[in-house]
Amino acid sequence: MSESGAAVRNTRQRSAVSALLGEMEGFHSAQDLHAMLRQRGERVGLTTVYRTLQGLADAGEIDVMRPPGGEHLYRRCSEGHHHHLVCRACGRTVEVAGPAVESWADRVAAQHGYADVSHTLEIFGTCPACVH
Amino acid sequence: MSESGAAVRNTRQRSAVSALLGEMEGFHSAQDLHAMLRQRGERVGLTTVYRTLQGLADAGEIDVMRPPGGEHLYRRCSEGHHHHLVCRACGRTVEVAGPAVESWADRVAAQHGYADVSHTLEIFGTCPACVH
DNA sequence: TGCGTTTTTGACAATCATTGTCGTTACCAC
DNA sequence: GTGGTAACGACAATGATTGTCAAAAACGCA
Repeated sequence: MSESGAAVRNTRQRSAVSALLGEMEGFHSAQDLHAMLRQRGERVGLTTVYRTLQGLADAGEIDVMRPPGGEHLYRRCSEGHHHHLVCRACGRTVEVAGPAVESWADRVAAQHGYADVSHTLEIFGTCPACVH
Repeated sequence: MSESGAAVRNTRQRSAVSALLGEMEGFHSAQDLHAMLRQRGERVGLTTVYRTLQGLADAGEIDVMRPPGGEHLYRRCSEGHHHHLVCRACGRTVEVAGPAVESWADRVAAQHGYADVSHTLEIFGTCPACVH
């Protein structure tokens, strides 16, 4: 652990995935991203895409969402802690910040003696364009 | 839709699963529950356990949690909307209600024009007994 | 700049929870 | 009791994710 020599090397594949995420909007699955990279002519293995995404997620550079469909979805997000308001129909996503929620979660956890608290929160709804 | 003839039959297996959930504390996976039922001598198929749990979850009689491990966990919960504070180490769970969070989520969604809003929220931490 | 070390890559196989299939069984209404 | 129909369950199939390990690439250092 710690930074003994945790060399995160800067490879072509990692750049490609990162760049793609920078251009994309909304959430996409690892397999989606892999398919897009291949369409662009980038030669990247699916395994590598998975691992790169995991790495980016660990580093906090992207967000992971686990919708009730089984597929992990990834997205380049603004920094800092926030949550997502996602349209069930079209997938349109709005980032929302909820300082009140953060503190509430921390407070509740503390009341029960829980330490090292984290939480996950997703809001689902039907966006204005999809209501009809 | 509606109650044209939605016969939810009362079978031995359904009762067994429901009864087991009534006695258990904390969350358990479908495979866990299936194993317990077999240990008791109840003869229930794994497929049936999955389907029964899905049915109970749809009916709102149990709660489903999807922890970042891939396995769905089920639990008989008190009625009404609430969330869970789960220990990462031992799995001990506390039910928490957060009316403020509910209304916050609804309000945020409404501000963005989203309708038919729902949300998921889980809080993870290390419980007092596992801190050491 | 060149070299060695070490991470990363990637094709493929393995894993494993969950879902589909479909003949059989058992519930429920009459 | 009987018939129709939903539920069961053994097994196969699915499919996303992870493991494997030899080969390739990147970085540090001389």
